[in-house]
Amino acid sequence: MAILIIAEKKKAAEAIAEALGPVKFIKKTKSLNIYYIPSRNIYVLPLRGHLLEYRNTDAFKGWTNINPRDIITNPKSIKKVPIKYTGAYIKALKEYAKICNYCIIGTDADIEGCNIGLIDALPFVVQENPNIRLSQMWLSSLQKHEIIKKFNQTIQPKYNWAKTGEARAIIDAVIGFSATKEATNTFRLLLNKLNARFISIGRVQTSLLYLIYLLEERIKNFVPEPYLTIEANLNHKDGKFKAYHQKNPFQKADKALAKIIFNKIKDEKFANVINNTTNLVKNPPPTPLNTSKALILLTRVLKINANLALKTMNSLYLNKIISYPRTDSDIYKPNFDHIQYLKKFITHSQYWNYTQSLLKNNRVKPTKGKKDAGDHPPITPLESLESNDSRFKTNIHKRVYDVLARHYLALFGPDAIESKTVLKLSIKDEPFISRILALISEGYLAIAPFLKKNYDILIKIVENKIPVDEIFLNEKETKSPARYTDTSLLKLMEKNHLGTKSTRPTIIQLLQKRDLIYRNKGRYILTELGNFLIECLKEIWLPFLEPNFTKEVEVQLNEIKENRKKMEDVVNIVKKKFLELFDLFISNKNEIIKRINSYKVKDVTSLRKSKSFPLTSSMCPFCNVNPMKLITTTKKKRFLACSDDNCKSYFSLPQRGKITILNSKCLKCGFNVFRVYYRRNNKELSYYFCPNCWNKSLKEDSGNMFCSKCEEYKILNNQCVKK
DNA sequence: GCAAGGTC
Repeated sequence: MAILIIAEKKKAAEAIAEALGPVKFIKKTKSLNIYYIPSRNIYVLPLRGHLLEYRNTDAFKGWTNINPRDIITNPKSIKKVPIKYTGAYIKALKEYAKICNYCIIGTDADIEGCNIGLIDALPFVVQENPNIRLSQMWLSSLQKHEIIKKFNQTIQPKYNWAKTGEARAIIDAVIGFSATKEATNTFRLLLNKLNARFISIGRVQTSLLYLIYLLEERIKNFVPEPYLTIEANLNHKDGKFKAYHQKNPFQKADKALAKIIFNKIKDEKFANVINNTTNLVKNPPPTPLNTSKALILLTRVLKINANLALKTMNSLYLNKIISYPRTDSDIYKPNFDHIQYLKKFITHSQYWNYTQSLLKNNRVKPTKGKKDAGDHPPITPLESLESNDSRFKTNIHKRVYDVLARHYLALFGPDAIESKTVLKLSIKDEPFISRILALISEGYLAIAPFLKKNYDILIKIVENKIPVDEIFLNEKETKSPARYTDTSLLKLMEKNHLGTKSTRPTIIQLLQKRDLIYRNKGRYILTELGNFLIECLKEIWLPFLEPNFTKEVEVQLNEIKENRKKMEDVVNIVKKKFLELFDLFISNKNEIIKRINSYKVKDVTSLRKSKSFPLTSSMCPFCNVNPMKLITTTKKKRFLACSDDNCKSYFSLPQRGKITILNSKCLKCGFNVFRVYYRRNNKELSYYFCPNCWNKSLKEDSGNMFCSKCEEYKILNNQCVKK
């Protein structure tokens, strides 16, 4: 009889099937293929992550007619139900369960993987075939030899791991559903005024919000301290550089002293060299990228948000341009074939020179990071693409690829060599110091300039005296801490064990969607609502807000994994702890309601940051005075409306796909050209249209007048041009 | 109208 192998995703199923023999595809739906290996009679079934999610049972679905506390105390308050799109997957599980007598769980070798395989998927199999033989494949990579080895050495299913994930899911659902409903009811009056629907509370998001609040508090309470510095600009034949008084910074109390020193030396024309040490220091290439490191790199270098960075990597992966982007590993397996990829870059118009010298010098071993998590290799460019390649759907795709490709090539490069000079000087007996960090040899930095530090120009000092250009006495103030960027938020979350590599970007986005934080010039700021929420909660709910809560949950979960505690016991321990917190909230609820009642909502938009809509650069064709705004409603319907409410003109828009207003204007009517991206069969496609021409064509019933149907003009590089 | 975790 046949064998059924269940994989967590397409990528894994494909690898498993191909390793075990020649594959025949069995098409189930547009997006679901089963991989069949006739020679061994094996079916490999790809899932798409979780099949099930927790929801409130019917009796607990309400918001106002239930007591949210019961969600914690009544075990029947939540149940697992299939996630929307999983119908075809569940159907296939049942179908193949019937014709197989052996089922191998081949989902990812981690907690969620075990949960998906053993608790989401397996029950559907057993339901159809109660006597099916069962085991698990514990894959530490998707390499052929590993798959064959583990296929022949399957293990007993790791139920402990699966239940650890289950406990996590239950705990998060119970906490999230009960607290969200209770908080929403408590804040109802305020929410009504704000035209907002609910306050969401969760183990991860609310902790993160609290951490952002703490920084905001530090900024608010920050008192700038004045201080002084004495600096000298020096003239050297190699270039100008700066020297600093050794006693910098002078505190407020030493202001007089600073002034005395400055007055003593301000007219000096020379600095005497007392000591000059220069060391050459190696700066080694970076280590391979796992998801976390890639997100941190991309958000820093490209100044894009974390969610866009992950989305873009995923899209590049689906288009087979980079390897799987969700990985915890930053070490390549020793047998990873780098040469095949490096060779592809020999002909690249930007990377060829560097790559050729790598191959010429036999530099084909990459650096190593810290961890081989046994999931997927580090993020790797699979193709050498020129910047004008049509496979890049947006500018961001191109830029993300460029950073990832260059970073990959950097792994093989030689060290960069820096020269560190510490120069001790005296200007009329006053001690000065100058540190000069210069780049002597670029090494790997030649391909990855975004990893460069701020280098000074190289200055070779052989003389005993250096001319002084000018000496300054600067009055400065200490600066308040800077708000979080995507990069620092990701690091903060990682440090505090908040979220996972794949959920961190989503959580940041969620807080924005809930109007609790907003992003301004790349930095995150609490909204008035976010601030008010934490102001209320911190008085009575500190133990829940602090990231320590998550850590305690983690410790408990680990007890299940290590087989020291039962899942039910851990769930009950955490529930009990949270129930105490919940009751603390209830007993102090009146304090919050008082605060809400006395809270004057002066300006709704300041409390709940109002959504801003993108504007067209061309004017509304009806009034010819104002641009139009691209409005997306809460129900995800979208249309164009004149930004002047009195004009009341609007255009309808295609409802599907991602829409962008281009800089280009339609040469036929002068309105902006729009671009729409959509997916079909996992491929990203796009089309262009002018809303003015398109709406006219709809009215006249003359078919969809997209730019592709225009007789006179066409779109070239996102611009409308004559044919 | 909720969470957080997978994956597309």
